[in-house]
Amino acid sequence: MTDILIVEDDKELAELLADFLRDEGYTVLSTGNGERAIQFFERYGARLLVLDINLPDANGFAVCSKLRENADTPILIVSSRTGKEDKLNGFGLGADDYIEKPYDIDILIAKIKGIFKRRYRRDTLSADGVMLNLVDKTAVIDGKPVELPAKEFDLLALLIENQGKALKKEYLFGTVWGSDSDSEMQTLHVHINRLRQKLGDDPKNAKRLFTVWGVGYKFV
Amino acid sequence: MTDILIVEDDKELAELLADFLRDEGYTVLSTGNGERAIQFFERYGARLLVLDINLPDANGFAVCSKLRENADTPILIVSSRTGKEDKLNGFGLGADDYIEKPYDIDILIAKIKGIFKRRYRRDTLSADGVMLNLVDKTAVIDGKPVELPAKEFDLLALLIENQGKALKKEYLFGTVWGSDSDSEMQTLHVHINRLRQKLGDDPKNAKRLFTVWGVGYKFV
DNA sequence: AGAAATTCTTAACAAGTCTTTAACTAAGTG
DNA sequence: CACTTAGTTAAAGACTTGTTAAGAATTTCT
Repeated sequence: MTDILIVEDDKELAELLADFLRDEGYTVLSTGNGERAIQFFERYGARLLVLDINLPDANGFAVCSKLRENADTPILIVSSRTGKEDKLNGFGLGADDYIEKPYDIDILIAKIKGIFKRRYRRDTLSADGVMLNLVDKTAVIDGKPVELPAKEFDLLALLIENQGKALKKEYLFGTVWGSDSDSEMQTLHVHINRLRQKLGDDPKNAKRLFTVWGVGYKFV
Repeated sequence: MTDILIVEDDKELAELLADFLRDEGYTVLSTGNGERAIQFFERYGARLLVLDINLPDANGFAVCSKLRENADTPILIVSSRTGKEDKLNGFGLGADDYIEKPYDIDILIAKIKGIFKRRYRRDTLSADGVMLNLVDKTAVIDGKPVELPAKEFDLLALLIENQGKALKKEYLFGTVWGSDSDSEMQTLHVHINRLRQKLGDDPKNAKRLFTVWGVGYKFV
């Protein structure tokens, strides 16, 4: 499914916005035609719409209303019509926001990112066969669900979050345990050891959780 | 739980907005103090926040950030600081909107109504054989009507509302009971225990109400 | 208002899980 | 080869969660 569908008359503006959004990693499609937008949406769907009100072939409000019949996809109305009535109309039809033209593209992108984050939350970290769901605190390793105790989960999450980067033992311990007493480095070793067992990883011949001698550990 | 919590320095403005919102049928509380807002929220919860940035005792951004730690309650930032940096900061912290002062109260209310409609339009919660009617507070479990006392009902409703998400014990207790004293965690355990009996769930082999060790509970 | 029933809280204990300690072994470094 | 750093294992013990029961508190009913 496409992430974002831009329905915008002004081709230049549409492409500019599309480029910015693609830079953020979204898949984007755009059309300047209301009828086609509805057709496209009904056939392929989209996760969010940026909808201009002044379209050549149709009124944006009608498009908004039509889309809302079946889906509660977030809709951001973008318009040069800045009257209060128009705004109230937009919100009444279920638009998530009504943005006046001209708009600041950074702010529009921040809003879109926020909506995606709240709505399609992907609070999950994954790397090389390991997948951590930070929301329900479950882990899947090589396709199998694995029980990870809190400290082990946090430790692995921290390593995967910074994957490829060697993390100092002091940093790991400080972040996960909230302290940095030297004597307690044993504890870290023990936890690393248990993680490796669950990852099926061998320190001499590591596949994922590497020892960085004199520094700490890294996950690749 | 209160519908809307207004965190606003300007008492007159806060009361005006509160009155309008009450006319729409919402329950509203307001405070001009950031610290108290956090306390209140953690204790009693709220379904939506209207948050001013310029507070006498704290920075609104900090309040926003703090609130976002545990809950994804919608937050509307309202501010006379109209700089782009401030806006981006606000969205970055997870605000749902950033509204410039002075604002049109009708539009603000339209936005709030939209959020409530999209977010809390349900008057019934259901999941995996469990159905809660939030209006008349009745429950049906696996096709059979079950009597649930108030606290048990609220607790289950909160869990199902966030189904799939591991909720911290403190959050559960704070939201349902309105306090977070540590000693009272027993109470939560007892209620969970009773819920499980009614759900026919066994903690060692849970089907629906899971223990998330070191965190709390989750409903799947 | 008083009695009865229900619900909530507290406490005490049991059971379970995770964390840490410690003692030992192995491996890298100069 | 001494020295430091890392890995392994097992067991103690700290902490978290589960269970039960009894007494408060609240609500409902008469």
